[in-house]
Amino acid sequence: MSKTLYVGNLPWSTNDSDLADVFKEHGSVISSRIITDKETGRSRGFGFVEVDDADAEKMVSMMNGSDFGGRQIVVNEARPREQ
DNA sequence: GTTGAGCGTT
Repeated sequence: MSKTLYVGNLPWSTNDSDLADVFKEHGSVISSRIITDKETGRSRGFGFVEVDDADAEKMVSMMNGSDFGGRQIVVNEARPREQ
């Protein structure tokens, strides 16, 4: 199983690979995606990481507020896409 | 060549 994590307050230069690398150090990353602006293609400063269900809680508590690229990132369980 | 609260794409 997997859970999706919301990751905010990311540096503009962060890409999905950077995001995956950091989260891989604390659990099993299934996939990662940085949300980019449809028109400019630039990062919106946040993204999502799909991780193993068993590691999700740990990764949130460990990664939330941690330093990434000079910024303290925000990590929470993502909301359902239906909203 | 910019910005800084928020929750996405087949």
